[in-house]
Amino acid sequence: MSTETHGSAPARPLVMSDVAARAGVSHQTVSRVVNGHPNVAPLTRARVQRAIEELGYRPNAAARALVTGSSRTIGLVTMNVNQYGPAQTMIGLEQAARVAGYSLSVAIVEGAGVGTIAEAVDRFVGQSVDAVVVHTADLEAVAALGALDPPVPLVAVQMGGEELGPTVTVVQEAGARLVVRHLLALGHTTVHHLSGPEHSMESRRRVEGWRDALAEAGAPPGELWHGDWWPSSGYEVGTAVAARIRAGEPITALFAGNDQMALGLMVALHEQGLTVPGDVSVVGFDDVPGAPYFSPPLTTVRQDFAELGRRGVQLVLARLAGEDCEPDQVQPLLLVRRSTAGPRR
Amino acid sequence: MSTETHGSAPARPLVMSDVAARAGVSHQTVSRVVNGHPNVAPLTRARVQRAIEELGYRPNAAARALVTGSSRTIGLVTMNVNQYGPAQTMIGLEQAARVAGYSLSVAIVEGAGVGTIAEAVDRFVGQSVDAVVVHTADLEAVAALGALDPPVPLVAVQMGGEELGPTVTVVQEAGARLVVRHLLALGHTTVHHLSGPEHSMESRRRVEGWRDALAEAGAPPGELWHGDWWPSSGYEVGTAVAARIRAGEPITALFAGNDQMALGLMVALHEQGLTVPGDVSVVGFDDVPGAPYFSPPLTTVRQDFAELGRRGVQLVLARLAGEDCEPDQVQPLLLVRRSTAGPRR
DNA sequence: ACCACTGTTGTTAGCGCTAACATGACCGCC
DNA sequence: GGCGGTCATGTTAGCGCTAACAACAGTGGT
Repeated sequence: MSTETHGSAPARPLVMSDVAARAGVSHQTVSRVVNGHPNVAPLTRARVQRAIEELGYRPNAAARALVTGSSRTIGLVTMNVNQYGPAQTMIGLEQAARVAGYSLSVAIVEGAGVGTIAEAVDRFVGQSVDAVVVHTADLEAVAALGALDPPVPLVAVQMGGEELGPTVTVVQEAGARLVVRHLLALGHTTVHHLSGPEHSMESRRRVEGWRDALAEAGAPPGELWHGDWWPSSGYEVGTAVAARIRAGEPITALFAGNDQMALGLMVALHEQGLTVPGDVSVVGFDDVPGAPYFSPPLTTVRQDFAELGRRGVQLVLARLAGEDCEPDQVQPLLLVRRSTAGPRR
Repeated sequence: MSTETHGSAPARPLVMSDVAARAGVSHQTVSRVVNGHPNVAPLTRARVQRAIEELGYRPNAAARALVTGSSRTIGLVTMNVNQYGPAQTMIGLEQAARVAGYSLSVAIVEGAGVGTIAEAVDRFVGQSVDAVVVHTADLEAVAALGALDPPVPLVAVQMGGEELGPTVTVVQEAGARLVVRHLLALGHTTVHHLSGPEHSMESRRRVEGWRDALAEAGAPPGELWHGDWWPSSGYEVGTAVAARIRAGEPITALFAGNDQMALGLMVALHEQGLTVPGDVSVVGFDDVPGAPYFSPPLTTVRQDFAELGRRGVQLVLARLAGEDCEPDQVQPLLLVRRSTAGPRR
């Protein structure tokens, strides 16, 4: 009747020898069929496959892992998954892993404590994962990764940062440069920057790109603030900046470290009676799904987070295959929308 | 030198007998210490523990899983984790699982295809997870869950929906009721609703709550549209609605199925020259981190997603302990901000 | 007809661990 | 002093699977 269980009792320990008995072969032949070994007679293979289906047999992963030494699982250590970028990266990772026949075990750590990450990696090692991917933007965390040296491949998927060891990176500097050039080309004298937390490599790299692009263009250095990625920090800075603009300071271009902060920034600016981009141009970073619907639609830098995840898995597979693998990079893309314009003369 | 490896070679297969040899006991005694069995002499225990630390021994999870039949892993089938709610729920789940000594294996399915979910559950069963948690808002998906009958406990964590089997639910109707009452109390004649996708139970329940609350209050039924959760669908509806308002239709209160759609809605309204809440009040659902910084700050319903996840794990643990467990519910909370006001007379 | 070879199957051992039982040591008590 | 009882430990078996080897076809070349 049911498609699941042609045989008898469904939910009882069903092992390889049961299938073997039914197909009239040895358990080893069943193993060969299950694992797709070449040297099995087509007829036998068919018979075994039928027995497997009829019985609804599923190989025991633990037993297999024990004898092969591989659990076909990748451990992911991540954080801030309630933010768009990290979540999207995780999706990319999970899908690539699944396609490659691996399952994904996830540890979501809070804060970026080095110890916390080490602990999570350690748990994964205990779980016999085949590899660990650490997704972080934290400077210290990445630095500490080198010292970890777990018995399995460890690859870092990060938002900017040094390229020590196997690493996939979004080239943050390039994104920041894109922003500065765009704003300068519009006629702004300089660009000020509301960065993310100081210990975030991601922020730091963007700061570097921003500063360098400004210097290259011969523009005077802009002012730098630090936020915490959330809209509230953008709001605070925006309120302060608005006051200064109304007091006559020539601040016309603001580059926020992510879209959320840009949002807070713009709201504060509006509340203080300033218009975007009329009085001041604002640029974000990330291209979250809501960005085109901010008021005004936000000019921002798109990062392909999912691609980052996919490349992470590629790197893992390469390491697992014993290949040497070079650090990999993903390029960001500037999306010009309506929050930027030339400065009011 | 290193804190990790006092002994010799670090990254080689280190097994229980190695520890046993070093401590001068049998491997079984080591097993007893590792698993915290009571009947071990304190002195022996200490000796074994020291040996474990010196060697940096970690028990092999696969071997343990093979013999105990439990992998101490929970499988999570989820979707849309790039949205705030599902991501937050996952965080709650992961942390509760970790605290309980379980690790979390994640499958992120696309769309809500019943087959896709069944497949994911199946993969988890093959991985010998101890239990599966399915987090979905899809109607068909949940309906199909009952037919799945995997050999391990399966609990649903959902956003509204029937309470068949072990389930944790956010009471969506209650949230919608809160919204309608608030708007009606402000003096609006009726409330219109931009719901999520039709097959989403979450949406459906909110629709029910909205409709019931309206009926209870004797208000005329409002109009109903369906969006896809993203700002763009709110924007489209907003544009159409704005035109009708300007044509004289008395639409004054809009309830969006989530904050993102509310955002799109408000942007469209503004673009068409209408003010929120001056011309029309808008309410969202979820309380995403950016909501207080929308323009205007959004009145919305907070759902405690993380709590949902935590309860999900509780339910799993109860099932695993063989306890009977009743469906559990989490109550939502209305946050009144600045996107709602009385109608313009 | 024989041999070397390839292809198919079965047999055996063992992955690292825990559960169950077996063994002693030691205790107090009649 | 011997006897049931508890505790601390060791011994044995086996979880379900795969790898290595053994065994036996069949095949074609000489």
